[in-house]
Amino acid sequence: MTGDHGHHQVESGARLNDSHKHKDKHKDKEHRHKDHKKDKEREKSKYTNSEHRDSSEKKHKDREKERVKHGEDSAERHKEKKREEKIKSHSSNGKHKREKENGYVSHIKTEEDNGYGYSPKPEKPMKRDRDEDELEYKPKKIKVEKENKVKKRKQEEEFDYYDEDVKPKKKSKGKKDDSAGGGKKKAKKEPEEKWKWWEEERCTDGSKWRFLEHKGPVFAPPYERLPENVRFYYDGKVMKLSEQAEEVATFFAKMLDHEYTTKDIFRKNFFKDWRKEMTSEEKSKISDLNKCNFTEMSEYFKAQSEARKQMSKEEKQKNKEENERLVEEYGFCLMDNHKERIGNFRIEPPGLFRGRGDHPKMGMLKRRIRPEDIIINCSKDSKHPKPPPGTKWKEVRHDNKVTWLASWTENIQGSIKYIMLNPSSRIKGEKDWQKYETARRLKKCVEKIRAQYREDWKSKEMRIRQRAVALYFIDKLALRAGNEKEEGESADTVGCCSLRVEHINLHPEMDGQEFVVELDFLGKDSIRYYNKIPVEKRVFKNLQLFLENKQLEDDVFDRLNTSILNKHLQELMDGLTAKVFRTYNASITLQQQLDQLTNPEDNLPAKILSYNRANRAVAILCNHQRAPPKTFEKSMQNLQAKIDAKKKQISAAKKELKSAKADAKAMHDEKSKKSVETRKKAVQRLSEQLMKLEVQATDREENKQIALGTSKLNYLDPRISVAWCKKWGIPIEKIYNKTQREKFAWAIDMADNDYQF
DNA sequence: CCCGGTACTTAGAAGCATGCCT
DNA sequence: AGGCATGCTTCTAAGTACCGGG
Repeated sequence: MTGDHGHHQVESGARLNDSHKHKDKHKDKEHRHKDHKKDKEREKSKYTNSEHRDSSEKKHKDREKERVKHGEDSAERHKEKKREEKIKSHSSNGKHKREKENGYVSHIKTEEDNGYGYSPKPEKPMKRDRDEDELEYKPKKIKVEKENKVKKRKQEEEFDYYDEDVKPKKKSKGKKDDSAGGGKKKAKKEPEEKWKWWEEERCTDGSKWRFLEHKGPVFAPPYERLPENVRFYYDGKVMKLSEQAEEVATFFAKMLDHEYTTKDIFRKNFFKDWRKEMTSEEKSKISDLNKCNFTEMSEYFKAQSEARKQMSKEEKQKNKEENERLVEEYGFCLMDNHKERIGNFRIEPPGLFRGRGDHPKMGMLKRRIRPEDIIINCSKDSKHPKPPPGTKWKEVRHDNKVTWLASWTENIQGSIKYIMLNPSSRIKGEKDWQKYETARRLKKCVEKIRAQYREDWKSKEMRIRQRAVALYFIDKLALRAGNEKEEGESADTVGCCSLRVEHINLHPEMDGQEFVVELDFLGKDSIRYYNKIPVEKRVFKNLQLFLENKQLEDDVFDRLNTSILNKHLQELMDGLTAKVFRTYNASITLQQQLDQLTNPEDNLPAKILSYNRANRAVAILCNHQRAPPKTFEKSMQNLQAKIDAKKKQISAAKKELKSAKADAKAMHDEKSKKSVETRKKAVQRLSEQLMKLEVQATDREENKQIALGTSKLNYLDPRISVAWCKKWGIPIEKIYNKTQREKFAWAIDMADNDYQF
């Protein structure tokens, strides 16, 4: 995005000439005008473009509308300015938190470009998983699990389920969680075997449950005032704050070490909201955040957390037990006869909003949620949760078409937050399973769909070409769909359908490759996506066409949005949406990479390295990044030191071996022969240890800024991993930790070693 | 269609516990 | 025994998708 000065200047010019309100309109008009010219030109060529013009007119009208709605021209101008700045500085000054220039991205993504990126292997006749067809998308039949039985049992258990049913609380977590060996003793550990919901019929009438009972959410503890000796200073003088103002001040004080608090927007938003909490006296006194001194508070909290760490074992144990009691009481619900773990039964405490990236609302006060804000969802015939004494719920409803137990509306974005079940629950697991089944159905028709969109690149209709090129990106690059977002409500991020001209650069030739598309934009969570992709000529030409006569801030796909795209996809395959491509491509990549990278001769650590590499290929495809751990360099050095030490040991051991051999040769006696053998073994053992360390170092280095967790948890069909483990005799614990094994229990139980995605 | 509203998945970072090393 | 690196858990923001009503 560097060096498009032409556009930039035009834009500035427009602003200068048109200093007030109508600036944008003006620009849009001009733009449309250009479009029109362009249309004429194009008519000469084989495209039909009237549609294009209409639609771009429409989109622009919408922008106008929005501007009118927002009223504030100044706000708009501010935004324009922001964009300009961004354009200027894009890629050149630390705008992006994390630049990722590791050759990885382009390497993996561009290798062997047959137009798809993933040379699909010739599929051998797929062995069908036994469940494959059981889980068709939206089956129409209504099946209900043994209903009467359910009802009966429910009545019986209604009031004592907390002590019975599945899941003991004991979970004495027998030291280091069974990590190594597969089979360990099961003393009285597993008396009630786990419920295998995946062996039961699914209810398909659209209801999510038949019975639901829970105790409601846990509220944030009330605010406790600071001790007298912890003071706040304004303009150098001690000032006693009212309880409300003090609470909000502590939120800020707790974040003082964070760079957030140095940001202008953060400070501005915070101060504005803080003032709302002040008494009128305070308000009149405290007018400048820069004169506020929170250091005593900050020190106090630091000391507190230090003290918490220093607590004695017994105290810690007490806290832990206290917490477990809370989990036991509020952390579970009863859903259709089964005790299920709740994911987040604690209400989010008040605090300062921390958005990600350049968030316009960072620093705003997230208000405290009270029972009066909470909507409870449960069965009519269940024991309803009680609100805390002296309070009321906002509402109690009985909607079994949804899965949540409680909800409230958050005050920053006005969005709804939910309390829902844990990933190990039936309701989440079924959905997850279904997601992978949909992706597997895509596998069966993906070639057809690819052929189709390639054909569509030639369409005479602009909207179809745009749709086809966008779909190509989504398929080949695993981009997200890119819903529209409301401007100014959140950080400026995009996905495929919302890509703007400023995010894309076309290079007819680059680094010896033809038709290179350079993508550079901030995606979800403001994570930068940067990639140079050689594409087919036709795609390239289409992109040139889409960009023609547009401004930097215009949409690349001005005739497309996610709903149009998904409607189209729905016609190609039942249940197909843009995000299915991500799941599909992630899972198929894992499977292919595992096939390719696993060397049967390898030992366990090497096989696991191969797994991690396969996982990494997926994470790179999906652009799952992380901030390099703060301790990364150091930990790398430590590891290197270990390796060096090991090498020394080995050379020493080798020397000993040599001299032992010499002895043996000279002496010819049994004892010296034995000594040679022991020494040989020692060398061997050390070499193995060295290899293990080296493998570890490689793995860690390659993982520096790649996050494997997200793909593992959300994109990779767990059955692929389970099958791989079974095939190579790898303990599943090496791949999935306890939480993950709980989430993927269904897959671990059902996948055989020959499972094919 | 568009738009606001809703439900649910996906995401990285912060916070925390554990276990290893010295 | 204490300090700290590590991996796991928790937290909650930020996406996708879809619906229903004008």
